[in-house]
Amino acid sequence: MKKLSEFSYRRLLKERGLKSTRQRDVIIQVFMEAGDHWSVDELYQRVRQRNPKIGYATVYRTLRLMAESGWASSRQFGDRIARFEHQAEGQHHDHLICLVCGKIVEFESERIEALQSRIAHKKGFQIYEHKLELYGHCSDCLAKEERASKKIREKTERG
Amino acid sequence: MKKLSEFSYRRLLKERGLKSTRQRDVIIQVFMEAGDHWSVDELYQRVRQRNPKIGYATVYRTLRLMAESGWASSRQFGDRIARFEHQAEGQHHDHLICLVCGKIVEFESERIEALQSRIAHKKGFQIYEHKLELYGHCSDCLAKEERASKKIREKTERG
DNA sequence: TTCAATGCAAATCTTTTGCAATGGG
DNA sequence: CCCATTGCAAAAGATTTGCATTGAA
Repeated sequence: MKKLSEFSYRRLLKERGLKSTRQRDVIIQVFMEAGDHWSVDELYQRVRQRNPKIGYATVYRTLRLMAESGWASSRQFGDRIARFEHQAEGQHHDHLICLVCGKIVEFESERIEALQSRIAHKKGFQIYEHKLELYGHCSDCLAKEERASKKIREKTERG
Repeated sequence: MKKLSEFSYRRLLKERGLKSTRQRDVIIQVFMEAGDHWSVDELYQRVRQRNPKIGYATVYRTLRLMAESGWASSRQFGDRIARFEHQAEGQHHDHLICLVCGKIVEFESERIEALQSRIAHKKGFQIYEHKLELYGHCSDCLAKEERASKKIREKTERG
């Protein structure tokens, strides 16, 4: 995932007539260094480590600002909390979400996107955005489940 | 979308050892008669029309009950509010959402689902559920936009 | 100097919960 | 009669906002 350089975010702030403040610098930097799918709270904790005086509201406001500017985008998976991802313009990716451990894996599929366009067109829609999420169990969790049920089987046979 | 008959919901309540109350009867009936994608509040307003004494919490609880029993399923589109749909078992459908008027159109695509399975398998996931939402402008809203921009063009040419 | 940005606390919005009262089976 | 269900109001959790203060340009 492409990261915004410090230069580029300062330029972008200026283009929008926005001020580059001590707080914004920290928040944007934390966001740039963070992986995808961080919640506001997770980002806020990181931000506090660098400057404990920054408030929750500022983090929210900056994140919203970044989303409006197209540098970030927010989404909600199963729960009701917003998670943010870096926005590499033009690119889009979808998600596999593990219902057990919460792991989120990204993927892309041109073929699915092509089918989506065709369907949308058939229904008279012009699509600007899409969201595809697959919920299930990841390989690690499947393996754990397998080990667990094996143990039970063995116990049953022994007992 | 298949509706549960009154008989069938009474039977289902009994199977789960649940009581059929005055409130539940109304709420379930409203839900059965309603279209898909109603918010709790929309359903609640309808429920109040039939019995103004029913509380918000009971609507929430009954809806959750129905979701747990597999008669309903809840999802959130762009916003942070839950919307409910009837659950015809085994079937799954996806959504086209108009960003202008909020219209929601359902569709199904076996081919997309097949591709999803393949991708999930490749990434080691076992999928239990998925969510595909296409956001854009519907044909009605596109037509309105077209008329509006035509008017502006004419005005510009005349002026 | 000026007005955007911040920090805090209070407000909002959706959903859930505690608890005493009610009522189905 | 017993315990699930209800209604209300309060709690919870995520996010937003009002407003006085601060600080970038």
